[in-house]
Amino acid sequence: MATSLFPSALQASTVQVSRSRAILPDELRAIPWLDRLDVQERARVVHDLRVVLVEPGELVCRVGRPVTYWFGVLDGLLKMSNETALGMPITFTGLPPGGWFGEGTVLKREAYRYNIQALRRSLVTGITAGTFHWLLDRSIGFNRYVMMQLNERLAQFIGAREIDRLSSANARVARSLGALFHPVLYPGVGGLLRITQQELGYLVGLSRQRVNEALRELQTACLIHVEYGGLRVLDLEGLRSYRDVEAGAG
DNA sequence: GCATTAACACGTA
DNA sequence: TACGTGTTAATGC
Repeated sequence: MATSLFPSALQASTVQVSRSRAILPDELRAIPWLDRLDVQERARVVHDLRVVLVEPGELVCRVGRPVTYWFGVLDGLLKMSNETALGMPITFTGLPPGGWFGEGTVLKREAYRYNIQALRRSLVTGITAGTFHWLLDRSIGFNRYVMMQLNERLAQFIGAREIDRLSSANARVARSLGALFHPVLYPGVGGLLRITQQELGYLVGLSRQRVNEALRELQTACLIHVEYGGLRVLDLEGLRSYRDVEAGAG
């Protein structure tokens, strides 16, 4: 069934490098750090970049596998997650267009510590660990980008710890949307976040129906505008600081 | 009480 | 037609 769900990564296949192709000139525009490089660096990167089309449910990288690439999202939506010993999935973050991930693992030359799974058909690109380190050794602009990325990611994950403590489902949806709309980490998102309520459910860990209820609540609060197949953020700060109205004191 | 699954009608791409 | 949304009913912790 096309409607079958994929909460578990157990039966999911992993994307093979052999399926990749060279990057197209048009697609280079979706890479936010490219204009920080000089001509020579840019030439090497463009030659090194591989692109692969990932189907929903497929894994881009899997826990425990050795590092091969530093990945970026050209189009689509990915989910960074892990599984507990009991098989319960824990989502760390969503990765919309413009998002890059795996730099921490590439830096330490370790094995991946999380799964990256496609929530919908997505276009993923990446450079080899070798080129990543080569850039790190010579480009100040690239170093700045990576530093910014690590810094923003740290802030995002600190925020995520707070989200976990919030009991309200509405608040979790609000904060997750706030994180997904991050203009620095995910410049490719723009004003409209293309995400279905089902996808958001996988991300936040709620049913589609509950997400639907939360979105309508957030719309009523004038924080977002719900559209077909996506939503528009009206008040980013409002989402980030969203709290439920306490139900009666005393 | 709150969230989940299942099921359905309806609108949109 | 296939997919996404909005809604309701039954069920579970």
